[in-house]
Amino acid sequence: MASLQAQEIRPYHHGDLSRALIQAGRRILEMGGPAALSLRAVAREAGVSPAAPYHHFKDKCELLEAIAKEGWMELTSAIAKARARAPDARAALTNIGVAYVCFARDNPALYRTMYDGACDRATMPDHAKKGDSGWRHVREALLEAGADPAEERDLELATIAAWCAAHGVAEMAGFKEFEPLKNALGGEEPFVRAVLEHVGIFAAMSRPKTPG
Amino acid sequence: MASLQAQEIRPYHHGDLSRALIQAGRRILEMGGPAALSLRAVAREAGVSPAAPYHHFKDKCELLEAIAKEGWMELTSAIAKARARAPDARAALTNIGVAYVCFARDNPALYRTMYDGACDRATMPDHAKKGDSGWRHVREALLEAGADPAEERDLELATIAAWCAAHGVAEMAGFKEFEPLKNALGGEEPFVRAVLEHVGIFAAMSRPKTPG
DNA sequence: GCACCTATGTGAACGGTGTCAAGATAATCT
DNA sequence: AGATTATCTTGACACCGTTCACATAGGTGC
Repeated sequence: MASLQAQEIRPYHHGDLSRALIQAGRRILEMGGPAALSLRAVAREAGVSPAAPYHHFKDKCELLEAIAKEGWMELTSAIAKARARAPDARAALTNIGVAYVCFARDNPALYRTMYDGACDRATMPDHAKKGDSGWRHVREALLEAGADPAEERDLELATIAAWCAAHGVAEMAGFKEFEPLKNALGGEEPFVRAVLEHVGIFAAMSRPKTPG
Repeated sequence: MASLQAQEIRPYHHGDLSRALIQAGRRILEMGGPAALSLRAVAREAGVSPAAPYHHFKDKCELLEAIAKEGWMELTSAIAKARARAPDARAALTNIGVAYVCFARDNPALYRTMYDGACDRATMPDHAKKGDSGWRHVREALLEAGADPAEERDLELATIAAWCAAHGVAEMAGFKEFEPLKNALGGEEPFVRAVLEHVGIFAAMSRPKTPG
């Protein structure tokens, strides 16, 4: 019944428990999904009593947010890398979308945790909009692909649209119904790419302006 | 501390407890969100002991699925109505999208419950694909809007894309960051319509075929 | 070195949860 | 009517989030 780590005799004070708790939480998330992520389980996994986390996080919710924050930062860096690797501006947007969906596929429980927090507060996390953020990468990719910088409203609408589409695909791409099509297209990534390109904003950037 | 209903002296046997439990569950969902939806709370709300639900649902999960099923049926009928009301085939698709997002906005907790179940099983619910389903409505709307019936693969990709986009918008349209834009566009529904139209598949049905 | 303060850990406890087994009660079938 | 079956209740179990009082360790001023 030993915990998976931290079995070396730990000193009474841990040293960096908040960090250890976040890592333990992510480990549990990967192994057992969001349902397995109880505060007590995290404490157990970190080799610490159930009350210890309360000296570092006021809430279970606050720990979840710390875990989610890590996820957002990693998602941002995946987006940045995908954009940097693109051969041209038009490809960048699709690359970002594919990277986004792949991140969600590779870290499903983490991704759910990230968005659950966002939905509960009805807010994008800070890291998605400010500074070096995924949001900004999408916006800039749209501009480089030919969006009119003078039409701020259209640009914001397009950014929202792209983000929403990627999120939708991210949450649904794993559904079993799509397996035949996935196989027909030669795997998961081509499938995701094809869906994203059908969504439109990723492929049809240069269509005539929307009326309005 | 009285329960909200069922205070008339109920006979020992309820009569139609499973139905009452589903209704109680929906009431709790509306008032307190998904977090408030415990099996015991549902039993309390229905005026029944905590173990009673187990004679009708093997699990908490099974009750949630029953609640979600109701949600899917109502969503389907909202989609059907929206499609029927559209002046022409092209408008039908956008109308469906708007109806979808509005349903999610008006029943946020129910919508979350519906999709949580789907995500856990990595499957669309039966009612979304078979028979008179939202899925089929989208597919038919795409065909009527000019999709090539011979290109089955493209049609399925487009259906997936439209559904994913609507889902993404549904989950994010309530975010606070978008309020300024919402106001600028004259309210929630115009905002949703604009985002959906920017997503592309809803407006750019007639663009040239995708390569591949 | 020593007393003290603060940060960080432990243990036990509270009410809440999902679930189950055993028993009570009512409807139904013969 | 008696027996069977479906339904509901009571009571228990382990787990959960959270809080409290207390124990321990690291650091600071003397």
